[in-house]
Amino acid sequence: MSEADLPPSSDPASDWESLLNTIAHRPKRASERKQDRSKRTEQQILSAALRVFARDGISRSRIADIAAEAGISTSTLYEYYKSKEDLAYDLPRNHLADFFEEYRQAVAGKSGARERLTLYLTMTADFAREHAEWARVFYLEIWPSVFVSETELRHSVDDFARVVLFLLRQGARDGDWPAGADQFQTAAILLGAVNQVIITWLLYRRPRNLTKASIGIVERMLEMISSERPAG
Amino acid sequence: MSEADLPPSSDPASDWESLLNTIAHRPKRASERKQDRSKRTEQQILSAALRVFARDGISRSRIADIAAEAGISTSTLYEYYKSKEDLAYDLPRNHLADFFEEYRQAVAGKSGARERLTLYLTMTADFAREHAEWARVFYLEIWPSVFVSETELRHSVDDFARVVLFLLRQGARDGDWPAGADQFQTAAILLGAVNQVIITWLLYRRPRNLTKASIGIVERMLEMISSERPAG
DNA sequence: ACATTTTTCGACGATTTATCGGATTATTGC
DNA sequence: GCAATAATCCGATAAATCGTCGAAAAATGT
Repeated sequence: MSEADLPPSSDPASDWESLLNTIAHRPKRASERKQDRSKRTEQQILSAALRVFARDGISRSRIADIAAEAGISTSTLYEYYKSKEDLAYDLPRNHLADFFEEYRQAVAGKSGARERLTLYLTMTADFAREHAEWARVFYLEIWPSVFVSETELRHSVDDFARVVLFLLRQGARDGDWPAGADQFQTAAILLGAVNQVIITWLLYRRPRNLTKASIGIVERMLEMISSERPAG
Repeated sequence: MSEADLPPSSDPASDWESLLNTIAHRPKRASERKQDRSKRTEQQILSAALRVFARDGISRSRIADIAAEAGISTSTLYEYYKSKEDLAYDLPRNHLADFFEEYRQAVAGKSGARERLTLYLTMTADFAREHAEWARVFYLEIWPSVFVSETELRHSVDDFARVVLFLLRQGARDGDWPAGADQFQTAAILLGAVNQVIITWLLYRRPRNLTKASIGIVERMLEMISSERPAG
C-alpha cells in the first residue's frame, strides 16, 4: 500500500510523526558556507555570542566584544551576520531544533497524550536548566520580544505551542480529559505556568531544583485538567 | 486602643490594608524639579518615550527620536535621564503604581479571597488592554529582562506576585481551597497563565476579546484550584 | 530692575556600528 | 605541482548614535 492512498490527515499516529518531523527540521540558515574553516568560524561566533549575550544582555553587548571572544576581527563577523540583531535572532534556532530532536527521540516509545505532554513540558524546563546561558538569552530577551514575529524564529516559537495543542486534542479524543474544554485556554495555562517557573528560576534561581519543581507543577496541572468536570 | 498595642501582623485585615498601601505608594523618583515647566517637560518625555518605545522597540529607538517627539533637544533629555536604559526602566513605574491604586479602590468592598483574587487577575489583563502601549513595553521588553533585578522597578514587579501569594494564603485559611497545596506553585500557575494570555494578545491580538478571555481563564483556574483534593 | 537659580540647547567629543578594498588563504582545473 | 579562481579575513575608515559641556535663555526672588 503506497502512502499516497491515504489522505495525509486521516491517521492520528502519522500526524504526530509528521508534526515532530516538521518541527525538528526547520531549515537552518540560507548562507551555507563552502569551506570547513568557515563552519568553524560560524560556530565560534555563535558560541561567543551566546556567552557575551548571556553575560551582558543583548543591548549592552558590543559586536567588538563578541568578535574578540570568537578570536576574529569585527569586520569578519559582519561577513557572517549583517547586524547584532540578525545574530541575536539566529542564535536560538539551532538550540530549539536540538530540543525538538531530543524530544522526538525521548517520546518515541510513548503513545498516551498525557505521558507525551508531561514529558514535553518537563523536558522544556530541563532543557532550560541544562542550557542556562541559552535559556537566559531566549526566555528573557528574545522570545517575548516584539520582533520575534518578524524573523524566521517565529516558526519555531509557534511550533512550541503547536505541540501542546496537538497533544491536548489527542487527550480529549482518547478520554484523558474532558473534550469540551477550550484547548487554547488549557494550552495557555500549561505553557504559561512552565514559562513562569523557568523565568523565575533564571532570574532568581528559585525554585532551587528546577527539574523537580517543573515535574511537580506539570503533574499537578494535568491532574487538575483530567479531573475537571466536563464543560456544561 | 492605640495601634501600638497590637503586634502589626496579628490582624489579617490590617495586613491586607498595609500591603495595598505599600504597593500603591512605592516612592517614585528622587529628582524633584523646581519649576512647573520642568514637570511638563518630564511628562512630555515619558509620554514620547512610551510612544516611540512601543512603536520601534527599545533597542531600535533612538534618544534623538524621543527628544524630537517630546519637542525638546537631545541634550535636554539627558538633563532628565542619564541614559536610554534609565528612561526605559523608569517608564513603567508610574503606570504600575496607577494600577495598584485602581485595584485598591476596586477591591475596597470585597473581603473574600477568591473574589479579591479574581478581581486582581482580571484587572491585570484589563489594564494591559487599556494601556496597550505601556503593556507592550512592559510585558514584552522590560519585565522579563535580566536587568529588572538591578533597578528600583524590581520592587513593583515583586509586589505583583506578593499580592497573589497573600490572597492564596488567605483563601487557604478561609477554606476557599485546600491548605496543603504549595502556594508558590499555585501562584506560578495563575500568574503564568495570565501573563501568557496578555503576551499572546499583545503579539497577535488573540484572543480577540482579552477581557472576556481573562475572566474565563481565571475563573476556570480558580474553580480547578478550589476543587482540588487536599494534598496527601 | 537686578542678581541668582533653574532650565534649555547647540556644538563637539566619545563610543559603537557598519562598510570597503585589498591581502591572505583555500580550492579547483589542468 | 602550479596557475587561476574563489572564499575568507582584516585594517582603515565612514556613518550613526550616545553622551558631555559651557554658555544662552527663562524663571524666580527681592
